[in-house]
Amino acid sequence: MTEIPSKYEPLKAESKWYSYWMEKGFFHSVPDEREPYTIVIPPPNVTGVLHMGHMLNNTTQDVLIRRARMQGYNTCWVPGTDHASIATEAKVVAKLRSEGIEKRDLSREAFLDHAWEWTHKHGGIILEQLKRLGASCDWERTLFTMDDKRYSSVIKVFIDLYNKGMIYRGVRMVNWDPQARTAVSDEEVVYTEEKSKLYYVRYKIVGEEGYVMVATTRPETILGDTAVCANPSDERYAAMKGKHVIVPMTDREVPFIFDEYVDPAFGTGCLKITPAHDINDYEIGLRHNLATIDVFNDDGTMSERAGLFIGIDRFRAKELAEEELRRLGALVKVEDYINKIGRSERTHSVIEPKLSLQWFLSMKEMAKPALDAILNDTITIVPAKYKNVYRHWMENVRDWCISRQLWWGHRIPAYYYGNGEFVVAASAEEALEKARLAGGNKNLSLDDLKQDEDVLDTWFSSWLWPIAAFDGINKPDNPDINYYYPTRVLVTAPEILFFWVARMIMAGYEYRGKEPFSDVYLHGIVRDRQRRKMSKSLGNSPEPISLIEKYGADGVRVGMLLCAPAGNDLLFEETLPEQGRNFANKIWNAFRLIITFKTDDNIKQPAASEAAVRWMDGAINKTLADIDDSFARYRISDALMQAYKLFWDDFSGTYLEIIKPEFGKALDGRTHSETLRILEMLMRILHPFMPFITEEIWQRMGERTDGSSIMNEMMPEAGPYDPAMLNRFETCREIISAVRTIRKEKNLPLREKLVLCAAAGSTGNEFDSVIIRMCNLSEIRTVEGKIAGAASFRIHTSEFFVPIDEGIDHEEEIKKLNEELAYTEGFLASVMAKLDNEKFVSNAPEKVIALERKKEADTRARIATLKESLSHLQK
RNA sequence: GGGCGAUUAGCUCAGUUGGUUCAGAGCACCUGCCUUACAAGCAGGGGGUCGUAGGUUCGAUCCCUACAUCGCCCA
Repeated sequence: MTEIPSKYEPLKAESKWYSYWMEKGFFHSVPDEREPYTIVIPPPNVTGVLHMGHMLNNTTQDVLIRRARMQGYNTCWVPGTDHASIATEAKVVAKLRSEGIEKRDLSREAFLDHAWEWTHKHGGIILEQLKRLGASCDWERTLFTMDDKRYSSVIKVFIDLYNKGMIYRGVRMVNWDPQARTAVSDEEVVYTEEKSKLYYVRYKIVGEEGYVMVATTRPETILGDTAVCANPSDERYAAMKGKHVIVPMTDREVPFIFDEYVDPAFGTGCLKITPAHDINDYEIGLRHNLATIDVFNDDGTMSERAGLFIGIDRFRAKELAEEELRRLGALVKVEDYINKIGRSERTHSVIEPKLSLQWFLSMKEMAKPALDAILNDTITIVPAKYKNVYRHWMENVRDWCISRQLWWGHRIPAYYYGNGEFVVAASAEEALEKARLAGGNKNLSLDDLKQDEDVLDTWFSSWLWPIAAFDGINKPDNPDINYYYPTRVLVTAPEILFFWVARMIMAGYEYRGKEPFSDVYLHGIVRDRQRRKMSKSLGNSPEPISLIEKYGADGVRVGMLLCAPAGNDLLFEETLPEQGRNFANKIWNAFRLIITFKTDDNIKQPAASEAAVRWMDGAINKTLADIDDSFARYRISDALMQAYKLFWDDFSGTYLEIIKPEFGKALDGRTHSETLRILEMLMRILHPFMPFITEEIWQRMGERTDGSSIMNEMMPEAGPYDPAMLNRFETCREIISAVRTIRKEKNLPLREKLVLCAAAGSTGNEFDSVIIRMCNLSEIRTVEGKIAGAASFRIHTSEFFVPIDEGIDHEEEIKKLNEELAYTEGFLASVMAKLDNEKFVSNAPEKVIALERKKEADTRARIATLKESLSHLQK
């Protein structure tokens, strides 16, 4: 006993058992005859560090994987990292800048060398951190989205889709990030409401004295105006038909046009049209055949074509434009205005809608099977509310801009020769052959080819993840892909439902003809107490590794899961891992108690212990059924809470208290072995949630052979149980609780033995011995009628008495009984209101009426008992 | 602006195909205990007219309508 500390110390056990599991290769999977259970990790950014979102995400996956492993599945959890094109490139650019090196001064090759160096230096840290959490990933299968197999998979898919005519190149309005100097997808733009100004500017009408007034938030783009527009139904502007106006600051004449798009109620009802810099204007421009004038450079400065403020940054240009308009007398007024500003998710720079030549993947056709899979439940989304959200997105899906003006990523395999003509091929050599054929120029050499400078969107590699993880693109018929695909469940955050989940489903159908996973489990976002998203800049995110060091990995896992109902955000605070740690400590001390029992095989098993074992087995079976149900619905926090209560309340709080021998005495052998059996079973139930402490205890519980581990034991299966028996025990618990209350109220010390009196039939089952044991009774006496000078309580329809030496306070007892009587009579009145209602009696189902009649009878009996007791006391 | 969802105890959430003694849990809170596994503990306790107003029904926290508030997604 002295060598086992009273507080569980997690750190030592954690490193010990994790190394043991690794050394024995328990996480590794190879195809065999068992049913597979596969999960591919949502790959974290290769140079990222673990944050609370990863903790939640990976704890969840580990719980599912460990449970499945214990259920006999061949489990395979594939880890890996994502090259995170924009994020990583931005970090490398910043790092180089801090060393005085600008990206534009480097060649592509030199820059990529730096990027790889950075990746090798910082890459994989996050995976090491996951090991601290206990993640049972198959580390022998660790992947990277830019490793050779994944790289070639991406290129192969690009070529294939291009050949199928689904990838095309075109000029489109894209979201331009002037800081990263790249296009970003619609999904990477975050809109927030920001304060801005609305400028009222007048445009002179050509050939007349008058003006039209336009309201705009962007005076600097006036330089790119190619029309002014009003709604055709707006009579205020009917006279403008066929006229032209002069754009201020330039002397350009542009037409006044009419389009339904314009909202007459907004501003002056008159809109300036800048097709190069607004998506709606662009579409109006297409309808009316307007010219486009791009007034910005790629870095957000004003371009030559602006004609004014050339080379000046767009924000400064806005100020200058305001001044200039004022000077020209064209600025009529300026109002404060709140509008939605789109910013780049990565750089937070204000997105500029910009026309540019990009690569696109057409989505319509791919979206169809992906939508059907969700609608017909081939793939189940949990929580189901996202089904609608998904459908809405898929029905309105737009083509995916897949090119990025970056270097870090999969370079687009298009090779240009001559005048903008190009071929798409896996290598330069192959491209040369194709180009010679296509161009009819046999003398073309490698030097004449120029590969596209752009790389592909990061998601263009991660959408292949469940297939590429098993090399199913390069070798579509290899044993791994055939065995592990489709995977079982994808665990991720709802914010990447479209970015990633939807596209994986599309790729799954396109390249395997099958869904990539059967379930999608979307967990919440980790926030702080004030519901703010956890972020580095806010400094409100705890450091996961220090949390593990403080509370233990098991404690942190429990803390994460406890507050994580599916689909709801979790409000994290440190009391949660603290609760987890406390639970681990509780388990530890229960174990400590059990192994320090002295046992004596000659002692006969007490009746209370025998009853306790029977009840505990029933309680376990019931809880196992509940846990199964919770897991089936991905109610993981519920499953954990069920196991938590089973261990803490039922096993520690109740069972152990019943079987615990009196001080100094030994435990009978039978109860001892039953208790060990039960503890072992509980460890297996808890193992998926708390892998370390359960392994530590399991290993200490008996002789274990080298190579044995609780993680490879079978999860107990829910067996039959007798609900009536469990109910009898609940009554027994209520009686115990009531007697304890009397002890407390009457100040009766625990050591003093009491007598419990009850009418025949009120007790007398297998749990009497438990009541005697837990209440420290000398006996349960069967009596008839009332007992004078006794404290009383009522459970269901039975009345119980505890005689007290010095008698009881009559007045107080009368008061209590009167309160109880008033409440009970009130209840009877509500029952009678129903039963006296003819319509209720004639309409309600028989079952319900029978129940109400039983309520009535029981309540009347109880009232009679209370009244009798009162008259007894008042004598 | 369009769509989706939510509103139940101080906090975070369960719940009911509308009827089991008039709503449960965890945490927090209050009271009493250093009782020989555990004070990271034990025993006991308080706390909700289920967002508001109508409607359907014998009966509504649950179904319908409107309103209010909040959140998410899309434009």
